Amino acid sequence: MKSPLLTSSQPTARPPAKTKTARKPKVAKPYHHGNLRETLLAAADDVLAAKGAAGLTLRDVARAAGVSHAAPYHHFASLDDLLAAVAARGFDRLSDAMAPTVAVADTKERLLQISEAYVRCALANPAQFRVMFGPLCARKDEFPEMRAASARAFAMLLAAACAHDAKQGAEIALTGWSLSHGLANLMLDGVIDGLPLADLDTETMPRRLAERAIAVTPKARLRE
Amino acid sequence: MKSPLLTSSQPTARPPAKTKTARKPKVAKPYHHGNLRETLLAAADDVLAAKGAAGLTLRDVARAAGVSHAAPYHHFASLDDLLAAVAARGFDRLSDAMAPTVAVADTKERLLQISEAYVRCALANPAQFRVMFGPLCARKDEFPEMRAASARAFAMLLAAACAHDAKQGAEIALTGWSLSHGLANLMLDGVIDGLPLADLDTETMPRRLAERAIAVTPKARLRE
DNA sequence: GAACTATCTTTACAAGCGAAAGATTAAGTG
DNA sequence: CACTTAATCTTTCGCTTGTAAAGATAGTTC
Repeated sequence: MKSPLLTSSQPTARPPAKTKTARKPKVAKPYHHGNLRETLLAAADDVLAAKGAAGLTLRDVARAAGVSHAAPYHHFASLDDLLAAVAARGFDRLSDAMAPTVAVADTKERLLQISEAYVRCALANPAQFRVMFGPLCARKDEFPEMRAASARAFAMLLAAACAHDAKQGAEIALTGWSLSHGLANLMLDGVIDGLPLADLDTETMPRRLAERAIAVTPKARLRE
Repeated sequence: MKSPLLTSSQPTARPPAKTKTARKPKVAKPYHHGNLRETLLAAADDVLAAKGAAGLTLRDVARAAGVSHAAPYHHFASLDDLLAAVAARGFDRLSDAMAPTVAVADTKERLLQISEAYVRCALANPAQFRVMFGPLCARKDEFPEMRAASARAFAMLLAAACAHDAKQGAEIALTGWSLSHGLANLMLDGVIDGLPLADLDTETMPRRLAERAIAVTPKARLRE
């Protein structure tokens, strides 16, 4: 409950039928936590931020939430299931970070800004980003919530690039996504440190590279 | 080819440090394995290919190599240390994959080919690639062997782009690397499946995107 | 109030990592 | 050759983790 993430507007909309009306949080420490699912997700974010993606355990999360180590199983089928929920939130956060760019009229500028937002969001939440694109990605079938969230994020990218031509837009979007994604990963992994690029700081790098890479140039546009 | 490793002490033939006179392989199962380090690394590759990067355990590797679960500790300080060695090999393999491109004279074509090689190498060894850019990256200080290998790989990219201008070359190299790296990751993670890009197959995609992104165009070259 | 159900805790277990100490062999020295 | 030393491998151990199962508690419904 240290994290301000609980302010998220929509209640993650779980389909399992019995959506009970949200109750006011009883004070003290009731046997029934009342809102453990959200608390666990927030605790997971805290643990991630504190100990990194590698050092996260279910028991840590439970401890941080102040419940027994088995309590999470009433809200998540497994540790992976919890991580998938964390990842889904991460994708939603990413979507939120990219959202403001839709208002930008110029296509190229819009794409540049979306790249900046992508990298900025990744660097601001490194551990979460690692979870989002970690081993769980290979098992999207098991975690539809996560799949949907990531699909929404890419749909955003696609929309930003597809203003004119759907097919070429998809290619442009993928180019921008790949570039931003790769740059974010390389930066997170510290691969870039110690390279002869030190003069390019973290803030300006994304735009700098994107300007070089994203060609919504007249040449590209007019010829097809 | 599951693992013919445990059948007998096959010589993967590598006397790295103290070149002890190569001994004739005793049959049966000698108490001293003779070349356990290399066998373990090969076994790790097998396990990675079979069970993925997530489900790899030291004990699995030891089992595949036919030794006790504690034996690896005489060659690697920890599981992470072993993984770092696997990663280092992966970076060397990546360097090897990119090496042939240095002969290409045209700068842009050279960069395109290096991008292709990068993505091809990643897709050919998915689990290894995940290890290379996994959580260990954040702890390069502890694994100098891995750091050196990754530095070699990037030095190659840099050399491919820096033929003319060191500073701009670095930027171009990073652009190409980010693009290839991001694309490889997105492909590996299956994020691209189910997008309106299905007509672009795995083989042609890297070059297609790189052509769009890598601008060693006259405009870029002549103006600075 | 009584039955029901969702939520949380306790207990238990298999598997993993890694340390300690012993066993086995190779290599070096007189 | 006998003896020592160092390297390699095995057994055994303690600790942590994920998760299954069964018991405890509280809110809901009849």
